[in-house]
Amino acid sequence: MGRRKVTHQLISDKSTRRVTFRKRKEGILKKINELTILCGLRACAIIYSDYKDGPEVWPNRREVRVLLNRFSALPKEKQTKYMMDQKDLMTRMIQDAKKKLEKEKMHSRAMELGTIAAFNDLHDADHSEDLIKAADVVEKRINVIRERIKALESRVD
Amino acid sequence: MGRRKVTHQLISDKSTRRVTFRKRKEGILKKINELTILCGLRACAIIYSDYKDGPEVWPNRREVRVLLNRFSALPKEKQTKYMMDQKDLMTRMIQDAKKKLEKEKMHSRAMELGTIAAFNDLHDADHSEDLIKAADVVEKRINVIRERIKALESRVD
DNA sequence: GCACCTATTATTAGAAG
DNA sequence: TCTTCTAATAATAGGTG
Repeated sequence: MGRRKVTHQLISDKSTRRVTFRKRKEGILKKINELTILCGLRACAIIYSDYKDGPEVWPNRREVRVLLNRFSALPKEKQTKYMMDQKDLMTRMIQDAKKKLEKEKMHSRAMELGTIAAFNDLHDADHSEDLIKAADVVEKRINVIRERIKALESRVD
Repeated sequence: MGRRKVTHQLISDKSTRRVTFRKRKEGILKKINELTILCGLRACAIIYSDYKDGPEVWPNRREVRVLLNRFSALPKEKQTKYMMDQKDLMTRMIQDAKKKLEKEKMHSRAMELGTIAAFNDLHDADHSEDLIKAADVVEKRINVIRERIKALESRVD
């Protein structure tokens, strides 16, 4: 949401990465803060980075301790019951990407172009890493397809 | 960032609040996920709400446990050293609001209108609750001022 | 209550000082 | 490296089915 779209992988340039960290960390904390106010609930966040020699916690140590103690005190089943796993999130993001693709009526045309092979076999990718890679592939595919369709549409025949 | 600006206070309508919770929670988790990927670091989040009978954690129980254990194992000074306190965040947000106001050249005119009295004495508000209220006041003031200026400018004399 | 839509606001990537 | 600016993308409030 800046000057250009950002690909979801480690930012290679060190100083760019540091700047992005500071900006986005602030954005996230602001959003968590808003969530707690708008919805009247409790939340905390812990962020480890190489930029500090200790974790950054939000909103403050007391709140973090209270919520962590409550978490530790819960029976195991409840701790695992409402887990928003990274895998779930990635799966959902991939589904969203697929849906978007379909909505824009690119799916059938893209199929004709033979660019969608990578969509198959996603069910078998069970590890987060694979899903991240898959999501990246999906994003790249979408861009490729967008360009091809644009090219096709510019030909007036 | 939706159809209208949202005021930063508890959403009174229960079902609206629930919907907002779902939407924003998802947005925050997505952003935390991106931060970890873009910047190559570790993070976790714990959210308590009335909508579930246990906390929702991200990205998964194992990661939460690892980070919490690391946190607990740290000496106390390191735990408190890099705290992004809610007070800090609110203070910053208030400063931003002030700056924005100044940038739009509303400050001097607003002063003339006598609407900025609430800006004083913020230094003395030391508790988070007070700061939240103060921020809210700032926002409201800005809106009031906007409207008054608009009204002034529409008068062609 | 959820899934989808889109007008609108909010966040932020990159540039500049 | 931090702040400020702003073009551009991303999140989301309210609406509909």
